[in-house]
Amino acid sequence: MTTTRREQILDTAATLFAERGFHGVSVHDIGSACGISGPALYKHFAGKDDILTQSLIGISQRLLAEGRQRTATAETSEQALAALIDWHIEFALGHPALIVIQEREWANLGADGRREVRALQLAYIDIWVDTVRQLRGDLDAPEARAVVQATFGLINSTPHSARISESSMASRLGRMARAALQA
Amino acid sequence: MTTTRREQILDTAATLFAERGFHGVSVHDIGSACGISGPALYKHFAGKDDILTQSLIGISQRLLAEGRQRTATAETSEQALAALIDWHIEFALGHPALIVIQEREWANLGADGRREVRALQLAYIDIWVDTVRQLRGDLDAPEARAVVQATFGLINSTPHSARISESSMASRLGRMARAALQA
DNA sequence: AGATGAGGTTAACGATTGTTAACCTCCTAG
DNA sequence: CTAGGAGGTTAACAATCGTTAACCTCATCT
Repeated sequence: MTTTRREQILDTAATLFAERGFHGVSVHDIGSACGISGPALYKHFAGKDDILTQSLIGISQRLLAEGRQRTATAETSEQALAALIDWHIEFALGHPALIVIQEREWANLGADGRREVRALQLAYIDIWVDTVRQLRGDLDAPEARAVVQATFGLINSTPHSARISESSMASRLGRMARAALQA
Repeated sequence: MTTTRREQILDTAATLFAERGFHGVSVHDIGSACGISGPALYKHFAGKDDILTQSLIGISQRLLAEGRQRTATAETSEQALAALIDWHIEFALGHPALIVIQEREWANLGADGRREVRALQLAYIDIWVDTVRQLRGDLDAPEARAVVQATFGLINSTPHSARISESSMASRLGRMARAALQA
């Protein structure tokens, strides 16, 4: 597990942003949590905004790339949907801070970063929407989008609860998500 | 619709907090959006923190009071759960900004306010948990809590999507929530 | 051996923030 | 009629913020 300083900064910053919000964290806080101090961050990033931007881009890329791969190797739509559910649950349980900032901090991005992150997020959602619509002919595109967003909300609730073991939480969320997507 | 200045401040502040986060909004922003300017807010609240605190307390009280009343007038557990689902959906669709700040700004409260809000939120969750457990004997308390939190996440996803009409969104969310709670 | 660049440091800046102070209007109760 | 409080205003404050500048310290390469 070779962690570069850049990754360390992105990781600790994401955790702090998730706890206190983007504007609630100072560059001194981030540096201090990394063992360095304040302005040293500018050796790795263009500014505080850039840290958030790179973080959100990285998250969106990871979600999209794995989503693409898992659906590509699935043989049926049922398998594809199951793979998407498993993947999203795995990510949400493994990286609660990243899930939190991805869903709440995108308003603090600059115009360029927002466009890029938005495009990646939309691509990821589209994978879900396409898969769901192959199994649910009764849903038009906007309806399917709403259903998928609601499913994300269900799975992404993990950071707010997490009182039972990770494995039982994973299977519980999986069952609920499948049921909700069929309703 | 008699709206006192105090309510107006709470309302507009909640909207701004939902959009940009607590630390992303200045007292000047809040006052300006109310047609008054900055320091005038201190005639109605003790400070910026106090605005957030009163807002969150009000939201939690509304959710709890109506949750209590609707379950009290229900004759069966099935009816009670349906009433809770309907109420939460009605609130989330009608006041997306309040839902957003209630679930994400609680970390910015002072110790006293946090305790008070937390107690109200727990009481509301407990109504749900008790009702769910009467219908789902297989769930112990922590499991039921996780299931309820996931259902909140599903319903609270409304502010992030909202592309279809409010009535079809309401029925769609209701169906999904019921299915998820039975899974 | 010596130049170099990567990755730190502290000091200082201008801007913005929450908050207080001092002052000005009205509306209204006695 | 008039004292006073409720609800505004602007000016000014100390603190904190993101950012830049200037400087230091070593590995590493020629």
